Amino acid sequence: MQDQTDRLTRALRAAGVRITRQRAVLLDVLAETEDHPDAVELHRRAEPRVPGLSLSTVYRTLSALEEQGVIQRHQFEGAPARFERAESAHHDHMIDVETGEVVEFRSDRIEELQARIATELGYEIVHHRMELYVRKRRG
Amino acid sequence: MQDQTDRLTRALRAAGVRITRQRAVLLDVLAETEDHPDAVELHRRAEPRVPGLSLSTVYRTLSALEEQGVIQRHQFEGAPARFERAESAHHDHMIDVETGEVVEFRSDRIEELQARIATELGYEIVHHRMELYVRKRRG
DNA sequence: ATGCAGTTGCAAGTCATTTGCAACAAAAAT
DNA sequence: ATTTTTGTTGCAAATGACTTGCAACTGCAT
Ligand SMILES: [Mn+2]
Ligand SMILES: [Mn+2]
Ligand SMILES: [Zn+2]
Ligand SMILES: [Zn+2]
Repeated sequence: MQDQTDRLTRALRAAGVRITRQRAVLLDVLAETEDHPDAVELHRRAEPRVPGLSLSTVYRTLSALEEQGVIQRHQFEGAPARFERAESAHHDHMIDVETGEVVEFRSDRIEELQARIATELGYEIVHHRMELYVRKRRG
Repeated sequence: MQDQTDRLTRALRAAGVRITRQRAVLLDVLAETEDHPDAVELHRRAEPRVPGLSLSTVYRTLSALEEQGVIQRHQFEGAPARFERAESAHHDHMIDVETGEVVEFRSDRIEELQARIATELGYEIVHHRMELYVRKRRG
């Protein structure tokens, strides 16, 4: 885990991205993250460890990390962007419309069908997004 | 086509939505629409027929019509919302990342799989969105 | 240790969309 | 047809989520 982080910071530095105190902390926070927090939530989690950390720095860091492929940004309906590490394999999301909770899932079958559809229409997929807005089935 | 419009305005009036000159024109513009225009584009198309039409009225009308289920709003990546009539059957979209052009498609197979996935995880789908960001295959 | 290019906090700006408000106009009621 | 009621309009100002200019700072390669 320490070397994971080390490799990452090394790669970032190599790309001309400086690992400042605020970025190191944000990377730590993201590493500990199990959910899909937004910028304000990440700031809330990081600020105690870098007093004075500004929200613009959080936004700027998130953009830099996204650009480096370290994290992914998700723009769900009617909510600020939410983030997660990019290390895990591709998956799509279900959003509980009542709680905002995010559940991940993956369907190779669907991914296949998407690719086929695009191909048949003369396109290639650059990226896609598929979100299921759901509610808990009661009964 | 005249009675189509008539039935619609009747239904809207019944719901307490007044058919003002600006709304009548916007409904006409939407009826003629073959693409997925945004609010500014709709304003551009409608204003000549209602000189002085304000953009806020366009936004307010679009919200009202969406609420009444007359139109659908799509929030594609990094762009203002785009609209289309809601009369047609459900379909999803491919967005050409180079031109912004929107292509519609539908896969019953995918819809089925989505429903199954949600069910298996204990949820029911309220609505979903699936967008393929593509580029023309050259070759 | 040093220099410079990348980074920070803060204030101000941007963009798409929403909202308060007083004048106005559909549709209802008379 | 006129009045009354209540939804709607244009305009200006506000909102929310970010983004950006700038001068004071650091990382960090040398
Ligand atoms: Mn995820
Ligand atoms: Mn469509
Ligand atoms: Zn997917
Ligand atoms: Zn669909």
